[in-house]
Amino acid sequence: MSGIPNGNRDEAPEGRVALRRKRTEDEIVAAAWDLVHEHGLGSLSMRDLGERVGMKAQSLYSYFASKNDIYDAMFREGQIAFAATMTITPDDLGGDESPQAELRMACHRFFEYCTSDTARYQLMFQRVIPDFVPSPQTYELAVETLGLARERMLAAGLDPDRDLDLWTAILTGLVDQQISNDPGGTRWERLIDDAVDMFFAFATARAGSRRNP
Amino acid sequence: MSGIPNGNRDEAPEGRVALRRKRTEDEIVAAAWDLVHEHGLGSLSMRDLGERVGMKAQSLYSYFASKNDIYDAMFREGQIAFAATMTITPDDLGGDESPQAELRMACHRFFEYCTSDTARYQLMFQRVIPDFVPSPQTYELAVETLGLARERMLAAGLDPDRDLDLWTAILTGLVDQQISNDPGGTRWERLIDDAVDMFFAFATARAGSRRNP
DNA sequence: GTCTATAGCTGGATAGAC
DNA sequence: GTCTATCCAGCTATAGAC
Repeated sequence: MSGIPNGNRDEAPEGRVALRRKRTEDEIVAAAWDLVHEHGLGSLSMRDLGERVGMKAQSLYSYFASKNDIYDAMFREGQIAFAATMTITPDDLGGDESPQAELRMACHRFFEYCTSDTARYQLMFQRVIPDFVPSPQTYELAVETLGLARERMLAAGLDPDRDLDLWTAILTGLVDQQISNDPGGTRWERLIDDAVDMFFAFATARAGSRRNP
Repeated sequence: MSGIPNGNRDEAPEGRVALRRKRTEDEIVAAAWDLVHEHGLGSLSMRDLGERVGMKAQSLYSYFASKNDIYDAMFREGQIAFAATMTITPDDLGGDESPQAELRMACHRFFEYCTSDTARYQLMFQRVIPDFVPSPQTYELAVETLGLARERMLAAGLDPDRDLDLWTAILTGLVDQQISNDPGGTRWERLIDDAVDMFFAFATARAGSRRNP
């Protein structure tokens, strides 16, 4: 179906070819990340990318049907890394497993994930590429990760339906200001713990007043 | 110096020519706003712009030396509107002139300013245009407007050096989430009052504990 | 000041030989 | 699967006639 030439040998020739193909695809995507880190997300071009992996730009179309498909592969990688980043185990917390400590760690993790790679941040959360829409499968993964935040909030005794949006606003606000107004610095990073305390105090007070009106 | 042809009449010929020129410049900038609203900030082109005002793209260079100069004029207009938006008089507050009420109004104003025109928001706060740097004069105006927020915070009995960055993070976080995840909706707009209460409670508690440690 | 003509550059993508 | 050759489209900006 994909037009890959297939030999006549029995020893899983398709497997070998597919493996080789997969390696090249990964190499292309890795090179794409390099380029967007160097020149910005929007400046990625097929010509540059081809040159970086040692082929002509036109040859890339043997691996990806379009430039957007490359963005999609990058988006997918970013989504997987994001899920891994936001998965917090009891081990990670080292002793203090209070809901507040977990929220704090989640906030630090999110902040680090976003600010450590602003090109990735733009691709995944800011929709900077016109006409790029992530494929349904990758989107599904994103929804799954948001579910982690919901569970965490429930475990903290808070009401996700009421507080989750406020929480995400605080997270993205810290990240956004850091990237826009103090790139490479720590001016907003230093406020993370304060922000978590602020949010937690407000949300628990609200949950408490609902229980004892 | 600018090569404008100058007649020999005494009745302020330069004034009339300059006025006409200014009108055309304003018309061009207004058309630029229209196009940006229709097709997005990054999609503004000199061709489209020329067509919209009824001239060839090349003729625009008689009025603006470059495309960036047009962006700069737009940025300047946005900055002036922003200053006007964020200036709150006692009249605006209608009765409740408490610091908290003023913060709340400031937040609503900021939110409305940003979400009502996302192209303008991108131009002014997100630096989406590569190689565009606003001219020093317009930047000066921006600093001035931030001063308003400082004063407001002082008047509220809070410490700007400590709380202003947290405040701006909350504002931009609400805006960012609204634009990215519920464009045209009110999902985060509805959280403004909660967010202000949250911030105010936290900041005043901190100010209080410093006074009575 | 406005036009035509054009330079000069970037980009994505396809056709077909090998 | 990779190449050459090519198409087609978009863009900013300049030169020079009128």
